[in-house]
Amino acid sequence: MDVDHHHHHHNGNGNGSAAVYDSNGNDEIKQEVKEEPMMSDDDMTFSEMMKKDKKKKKRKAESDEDDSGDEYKPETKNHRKSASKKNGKKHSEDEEESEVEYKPEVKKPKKKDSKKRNRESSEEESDADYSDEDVKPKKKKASKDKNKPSTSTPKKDVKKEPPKKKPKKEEDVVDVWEWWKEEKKPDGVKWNSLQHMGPLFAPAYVPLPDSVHFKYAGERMKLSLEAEECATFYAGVLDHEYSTMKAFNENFMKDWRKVMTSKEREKITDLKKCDFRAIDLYQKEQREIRKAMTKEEKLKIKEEKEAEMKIYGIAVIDGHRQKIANFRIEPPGVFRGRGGHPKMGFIKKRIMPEDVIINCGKDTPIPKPPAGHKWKEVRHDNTVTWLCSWTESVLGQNKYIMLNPSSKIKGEKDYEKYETARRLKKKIAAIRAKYTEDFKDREMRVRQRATALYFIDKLALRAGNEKDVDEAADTVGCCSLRVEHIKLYDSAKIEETDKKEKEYVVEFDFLGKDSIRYFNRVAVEKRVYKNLGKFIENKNPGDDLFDRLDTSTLNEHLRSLMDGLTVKVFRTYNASITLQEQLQKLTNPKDSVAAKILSYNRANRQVAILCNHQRSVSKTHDQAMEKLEQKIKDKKKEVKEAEEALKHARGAEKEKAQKKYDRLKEQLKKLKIARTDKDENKQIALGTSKLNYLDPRITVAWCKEHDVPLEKVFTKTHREKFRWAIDMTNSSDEKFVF
DNA sequence: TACCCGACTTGTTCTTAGCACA
DNA sequence: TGTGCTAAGAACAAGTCGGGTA
Repeated sequence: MDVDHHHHHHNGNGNGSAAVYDSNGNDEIKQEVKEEPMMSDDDMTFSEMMKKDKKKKKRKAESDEDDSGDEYKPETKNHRKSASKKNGKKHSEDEEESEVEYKPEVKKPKKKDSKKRNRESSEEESDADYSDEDVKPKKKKASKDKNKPSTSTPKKDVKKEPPKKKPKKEEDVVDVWEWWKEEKKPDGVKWNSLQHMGPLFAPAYVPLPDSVHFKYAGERMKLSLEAEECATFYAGVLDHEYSTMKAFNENFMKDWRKVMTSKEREKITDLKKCDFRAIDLYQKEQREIRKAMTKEEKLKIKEEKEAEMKIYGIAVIDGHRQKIANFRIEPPGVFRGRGGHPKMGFIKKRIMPEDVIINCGKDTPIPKPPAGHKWKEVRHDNTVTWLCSWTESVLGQNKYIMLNPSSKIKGEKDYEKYETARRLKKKIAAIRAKYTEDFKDREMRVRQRATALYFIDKLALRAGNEKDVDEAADTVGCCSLRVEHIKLYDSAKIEETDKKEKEYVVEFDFLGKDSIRYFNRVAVEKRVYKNLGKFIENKNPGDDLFDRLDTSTLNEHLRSLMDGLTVKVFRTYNASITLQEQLQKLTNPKDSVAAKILSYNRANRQVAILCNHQRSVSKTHDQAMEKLEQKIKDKKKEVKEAEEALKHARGAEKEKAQKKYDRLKEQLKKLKIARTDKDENKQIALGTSKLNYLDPRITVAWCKEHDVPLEKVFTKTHREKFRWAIDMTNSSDEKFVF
C-alpha cells in the first residue's frame, strides 16, 4: 500500500515559525508522479512559504459572502433533526437528490464569541506575592545562585537520601502494577480511591538585579514587578522568529500594557522602542552560570528535584503508587501558538491555587493549598482521570494534571486502542468493500463519506474537525479539506508523460496539525477521481470539499460498521500493520544486530512517512552528518593501516593484527550503517509513531524473534509505558501477530 | 441540529542529561 | 576532566471525540 505515497517532505515548520505557505502558483507538476518518496525536500523555498497569511482572513470574509450568493443552502438543517442516529433512510429530500440537482452546501466557519471570556477581564488579581514560605519549594532563587536555598518542601519529613546513592529504580518510586493480569473494572468508573498532593506551582518571579536595565527609546527604565516579568518573557523570544511577527508583537503589547502601571502605560507605547537586550543577555548569563556549576551543586539540584517528584509526582490510585505526568503547573509566559496562530504573543497568566480545581477521592486527605490560599474547588469525580485542572488564560481551555503513561489508567486505554485497531484488521476488507461500493451511491452525502474514508484509510489522514477561525491557525484534516487543497491532474496530460495505469492523480497540499504541510500526489481509483471532480464543481477555492460531511457524521457511520470504530483507528491500524509488514519484509535473520536495527528503523520510517511525521531539518543535523562522514574517512584509513600491518606481521603478531583488522572493519561497518540511518532520517521523525501508533507488542515480538535487545529500540520511558506489552509478549509462547 | 465544551490523545519544540571524545 | 552534542524527556500546543444543551 505504501507505493502510493509520494511524499514530498517539506519542512514547513522551521523553528516553530508560522509556516503559512503559498498554495497557488509555482506548483506546476515539476516532478514525475512516481518520484522517489523520500528525497529532495524542496519544492518551494521556505521564504516562499512564509508570505501570505492574509489570504486566510479573506477566506473567512468570502465564505460569509458566498453564503448569500448560493441560493441553495437550506436555512439551517433543522429539518434533519429527527433523523436519529444511524444513517437510515429517513432523510429529507434535499439529501436524496441525484447528481444533477446537487449543489454544494456552504458551511460556515464557526463563530464563538461567547468565548472571549477571561481575556478582557484579566486585570484583576495581580497578587504576585505568592511566595509563601513553608509551602513553596524554592522560596527564592538568589540571583547570585550561590547558596541554593534548600527547597523548603512542605514535608519536613522527606527522608534525606544518603547523598551518594542513586535510588532510581522505577520500582523504588512507584509500584509495579500488573493491571493486565487483573479483572477489568466496569465502565465509566476510572478509580475508587485517589490521593495526591496537588500541583507544584511555578516559582515566584525573581526580579532582575538593578544592574540589568530595560530601556525605552534608549533610556533606562525600572519597571514594576509585573511589567518587568513580562519583559523577561519577551526577552526570551528575541532570538526567535516570533519577535518579528506582527500578530505576536501586537498581542504581546496589548497584554503587556494591561499589567503596566499607568505611568508605564503612558510611556511605553511602541514595542519597537523597547530594548530588551540587556535582559536577554542576563538570562543567557544565568544559563551559563547554571551550566558552569560544580558537580556537587548540580547533584544537589537534582536531589531537590527528586524530592519534589517524590512528593508531588506520585499519586496513590486504588492503592497503587503511580507516577504523575505533569505535576508542575505551567509557569506564566508568552503563548507561542504554531503556524499563523491568531493568539500568539498573548501572555499566559500565572496560575494561582484559586484557579485550580482539585479532584481526589472522597475518603482520602485533600491536598493542602499553599499557606494563605485556597483551591478554586475540590471535587471527587471518579468518572474522570485528572487530578487537577485549571483554565488557561489565552485560549480559555482546560488544562489537566494527569497520570504518567506508565500508569494503569493510561496503559489500559492504550492497550484498548491497539485492540480496537486489531479488531479493525478483521473487518477492514469488508469495510473497504463497502466504501468502494459507496463511491457510486446515488446520495451525494454517501459518496462524499465514502471518498473521505478512502483517503483516511489509504493516506492515514486525520479526521479534520471544524475549527474556530479566530481562535486557531488555519489547518485542516480530511473532513475539513477545502477545494483549494487538492488538484486533479487530468488523465490526458498524465498519459503523455506516463502511459502507465496512473491515470487518476490527485495532489494534496494543505497544512495539517501543527501547521505541518501535507504534500502528496497519489494515484486514486477512477471513481474517487470522478467523485472529486463532482465535489468541486461550482465551488470556490475556499469552499469545503466535502460539504455534506463532518467528523461526527462520519464517526457515527463508522460506529455502525464496528463497535468503537472512529477515524483515528484507521491511523493506528495502518501504522501498526505497516510496521509489521515492513519488519517482515526488511529483516534479514542473518544480519548483525546493528543491521537489524537499521531495518527496524526503516520499517518505523515507513510508518512515519505514512503519518507525515516530520521534523525540522536542522543545521545541526547536517553538521552531525559531516562529522560522521569524517569519522568514516578516518576509520577507513585505520583499516588500511591495519591491513598493511597484517600483511607484514608474522607469527604471534599475525593473529593480533588479524584481530585488530577485523575489529576495525566491524567498526567501519557500523559507522556506515549509522550514516545510512541518519541520512534516511533527515526529515522524518520516528518518535511520534513509536509512541502513539505502533502496537508495542509488534516491536517486542520482533526483538524476541531476532535476538535484538529491546533497549536498542525502546528507551527507558518506552519500556515503562509499554510494560504491559513487554510482559504479555515475552511471557507468551506464540509469536504476537498484530 | 448546531454548537459548545470537557476530557483525553497526539504532536512538535524546547531543555536537559548524559555520553563520546579531546 | 571538561566540552560539545545528541537523544531523551519535559513542556505545552493542537488535535479527536463524544455528550450536553438550546
